[in-house]
Amino acid sequence: MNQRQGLADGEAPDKAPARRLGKNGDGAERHETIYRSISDAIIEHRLRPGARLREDALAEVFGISRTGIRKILQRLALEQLVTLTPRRGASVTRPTADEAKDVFDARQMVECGLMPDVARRITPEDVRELRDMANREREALKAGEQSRAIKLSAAFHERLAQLSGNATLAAFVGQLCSRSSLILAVYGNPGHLGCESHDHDDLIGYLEARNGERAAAFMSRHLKAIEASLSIVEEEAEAPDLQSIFGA
Amino acid sequence: MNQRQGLADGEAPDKAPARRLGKNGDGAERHETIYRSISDAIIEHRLRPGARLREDALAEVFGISRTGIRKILQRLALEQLVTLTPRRGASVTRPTADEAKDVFDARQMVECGLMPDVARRITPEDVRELRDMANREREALKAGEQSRAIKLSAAFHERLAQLSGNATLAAFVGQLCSRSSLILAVYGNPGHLGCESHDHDDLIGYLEARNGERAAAFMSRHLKAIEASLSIVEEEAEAPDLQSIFGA
DNA sequence: ATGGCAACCATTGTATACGCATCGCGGGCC
DNA sequence: GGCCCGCGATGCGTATACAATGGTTGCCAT
Repeated sequence: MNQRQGLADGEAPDKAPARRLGKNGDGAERHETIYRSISDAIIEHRLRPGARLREDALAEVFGISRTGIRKILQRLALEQLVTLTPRRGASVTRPTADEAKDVFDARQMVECGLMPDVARRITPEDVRELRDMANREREALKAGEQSRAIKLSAAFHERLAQLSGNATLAAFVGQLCSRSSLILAVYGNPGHLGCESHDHDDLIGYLEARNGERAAAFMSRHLKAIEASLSIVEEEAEAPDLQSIFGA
Repeated sequence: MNQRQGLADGEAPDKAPARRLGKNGDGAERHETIYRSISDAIIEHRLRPGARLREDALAEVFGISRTGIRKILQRLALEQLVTLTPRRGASVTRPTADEAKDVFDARQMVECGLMPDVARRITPEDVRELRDMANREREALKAGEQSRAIKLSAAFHERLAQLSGNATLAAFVGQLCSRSSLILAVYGNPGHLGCESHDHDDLIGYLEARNGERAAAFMSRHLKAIEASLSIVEEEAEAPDLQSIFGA
């Protein structure tokens, strides 16, 4: 929503100016921006699960051709944020209950397992940065900006994982957080956001004290609390079992 | 240079015309096959790290256009099997020492953490399947077919993770195993293959006895042994630090 | 002889054009 | 009046063409 540099307005005749603008920055960087725009929109629930993402609509909005959009869509699909059905196009993934369980189990294992490393390596600067993120999240929550709070919460968890020093696991946690955001969108109760506002601050305290054990235990409870707050009922919206509904 | 082995099944002659009209249904399946071909070639070390993968060469070999190849290449890039440099094309990833450490640390955490679940859920059929895989791996090793042994070993670890019931973590383990294969190709000592042949059998024994604890401990030792067998010396072929070499 | 420069070539990145499958709708038939 | 079939439209998948960039090589000047 920020990148519409001269997109739709009379682009047919004077394509040159738009082209010049676009390529001067850099093609790859441009794609990265667009990717982040869509990704953010999904994570912030501005695009709800199930929403269809038409290729040429996106292409027109962002002012690039369908080719680039497809590339981005495929990347999002590999990260499980969008679902690509063979000839039906792309849509925001609607996680199943099983997937939700898997994601939270995975977070349980990885994020908790990372806490000792984080506690060992964390620096005062890191602590300050984390506290800042937690503050901003709390403010967003207080201001009623759920979208922002959700994104900040995911960013907090991801940043935490990055502090472990293991880039591979950090990237994995990042994906899990994104998917968690989707899960919240589908199974979350309104008004009950995932992360309690003070939880993150408490966690920072344990890490600052270099108490990896307690941090891990706290993270475990934290994630369990989020998962427990979900109302996971398989909606089975796509295959309503008519037999069971109307009786045999 | 060395991708003549690209496709095993004899599809050379009538390929292009047949595929042109075969675009109807098997398109996705075909891409999946090609993806697997390239992926296997990398995992089996038939394509060594650093090997360049030219788009039109691949397109010609597999009888599809560059568009499809690009899609596959991007997928492989996201899985870290190939590296895409902006205008230099694709090449098989050459993992750095840091990445190698991250990957093995991640495997340590995830695979060991999964063992209790696997021990709890494993069935006699699963045991039989695993033993069969271990046998085939041992045979390949005995026959000197390192490529096959490496792939089978990775497949064993991935299948093991699948038995945990967590598809998300299983997929992650699959990626880690693929990357491990690359790491072995770069840092492995010749003649000293990653997994000892009897290790997998022992592991199956613990799992069959539903002893998740011992299985996890054994897996930990197993992975440590593999990692220890590597000779990780940063080759820094690309950016030799002349300053440190020739003194300041 | 060596170093710099410039033109060429190889290869990727992007856009556009085309073909086909699927979905929705209207009319005809039962 | 309801159901089925045919038709049109929409939208994806693939291929091809074009543009731009980086490497390479050959030539010239010093």
